[in-house]
Amino acid sequence: MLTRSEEDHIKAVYVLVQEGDKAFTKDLADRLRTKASSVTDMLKKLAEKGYLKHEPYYGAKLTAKGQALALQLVRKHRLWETFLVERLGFGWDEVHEVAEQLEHVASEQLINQLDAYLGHPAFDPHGDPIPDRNGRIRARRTRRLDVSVAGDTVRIVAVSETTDGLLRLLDAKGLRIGSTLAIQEVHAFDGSMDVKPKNGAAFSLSKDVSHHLQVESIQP
Amino acid sequence: MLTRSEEDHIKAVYVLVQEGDKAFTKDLADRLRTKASSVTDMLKKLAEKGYLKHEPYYGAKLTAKGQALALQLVRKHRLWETFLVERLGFGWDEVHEVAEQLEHVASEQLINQLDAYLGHPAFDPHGDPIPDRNGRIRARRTRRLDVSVAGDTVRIVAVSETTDGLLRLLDAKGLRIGSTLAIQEVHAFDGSMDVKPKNGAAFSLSKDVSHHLQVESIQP
DNA sequence: TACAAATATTAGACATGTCTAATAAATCGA
DNA sequence: TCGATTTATTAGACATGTCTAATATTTGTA
Repeated sequence: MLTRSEEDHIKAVYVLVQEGDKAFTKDLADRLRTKASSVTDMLKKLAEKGYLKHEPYYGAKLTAKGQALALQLVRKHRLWETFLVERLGFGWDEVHEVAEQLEHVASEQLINQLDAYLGHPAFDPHGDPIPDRNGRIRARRTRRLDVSVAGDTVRIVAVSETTDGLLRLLDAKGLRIGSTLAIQEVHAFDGSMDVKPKNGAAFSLSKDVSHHLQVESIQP
Repeated sequence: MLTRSEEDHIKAVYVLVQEGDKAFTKDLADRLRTKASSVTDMLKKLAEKGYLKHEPYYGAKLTAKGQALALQLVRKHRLWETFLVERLGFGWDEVHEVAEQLEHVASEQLINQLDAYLGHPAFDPHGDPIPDRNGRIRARRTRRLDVSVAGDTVRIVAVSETTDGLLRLLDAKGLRIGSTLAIQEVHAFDGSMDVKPKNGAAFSLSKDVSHHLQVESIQP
C-alpha cells in the first residue's frame, strides 16, 4: 500500500515525462508544492520500491510498474472529474482539487463500478482521455491550437493545463470542449491568433492560451 | 485541517458515547485497531485542540465542537454508503470499508451536492439516520428487536452493528431494511426468538443478532 | 479491605515525511 | 573554458503518529 504522498510523486513523474522526456527534481518540487530535497528523498525511496529509475542529477522515469500505477491514478482522477461535472453539476473548473483527493481512495470495485455507472466514458470533461481498467488510452489525432494556421477550422477536444486561471478565462470566452473555431489570422509577432467561434464574434487568443488547447480538424 | 487519524478518533468517541456515556481508552483502541497508549496520546492532543474533554482514567467525551465534527463525518459516511448502494450497485455489506475512506474527503460542496443528487435521503441503506448539513438527525421511534415480545409485528429499520459477518448473515436469511417480521416466540433461556418474515418460513434469530436490529412496530 | 487483574498513562524508541543549510554537480554565458 | 548561476543531493533537525515496556490507577473479588 502506498501513501498519498508516494502516489502523488509517481503521478507527477508521469505527467512531467509526458511533456519532456524526464522528470526533474525541481519541476517535481514545484508541481508538488514541496522542496527539492524532499523530492530527492522520495525519488530514492520509490526507486528502491521499483516504481521508477532515478539517475541522480538526470531526473526520473517510471518503470513499467510505476507507469501502470500512474495510469490507474489518472484513470481514477478523470473518472471522478467526469462524475463531479456530469452528475453532481460541478463546473469543470471546480473539480480538480476534489478529484485530487478522490483519486487516492483505494477500491478496485469502486472505480470499476463508477466507470460502468458513467457509461465507460473515453474522455473526461476537459477532453482528456480516460485510461481503461488495463491502462489503455484511446488515441485521437489532435494537435495544439498554436500550431494551427489561418484558414483551419478546428474543434477543441482537450485542455492540457488545468490551472484555475486558464479554465476561468476559457469559461469567460465561452470556450469549452466541443467548441468549434475558425482560425482567421495568426500573428507571427507574438503567436496570438484571431479566432471566430461558430455562433459569435471573433476574438483574439494569446499563445499562452492556444498552446494549451488540443484541437482536431473538422470541415468548416 | 485534521488528519485522518484525528478524525477517526473523534468519530470513534462519538460512536462509543452513543452506547455507554463515556468512551474509554481500551474500547477506542479496539475499535481503531491500535494500542491504548496511542489512544491516550491522541486524546490528549484532541483535548488540547478543543474537540473533547479527556479525564484521565475516566474516559473521553466530545465538546460541542467535536460533536459537530463527528456528525459531519457520520453524515458523509452515510451519504457515501447510500450512493454506493443505490447508484453504484454495491451490496449493503460491501460498502463500509470504502465509505470509511470517502468520508475523509474534504469538500463542503462535494458533500452537499452529493446529498442533493441522492435526493436528501434521511436514512442510509442500513436504516441509520443521515444528519443534515446542520448536524440534525431526524428522530424515529424505534427499539431493539431483542426487547420485542411474542405477538409483535415489526419492521426492520436499522442495523446498529455493521460487521461484515452480521451483514452477510442477514443477507443469507433474506433480511434487509424494510423487512417485516412477526415474532412468534421468545425463548427466555438464551434470548433467541422465532420470527416469521412476511413471505417465507419462520426461523430463529439469536440474541446476538436481534440485539443489533432496530425495529418499529407496525400493524400485523 | 487488600490484593490480583484489568485498564490507563508515561517514558522512550522508532518510522515516515518534511524542512533548512551545507555541499556537490551541471549548465549557461561571456 | 571558466566562473557564476541553477539545480540536485546529503546531512541533520524536527513534527507526527505509532509502538513496547514500565509504572500508575482503578476495579473486582475473596
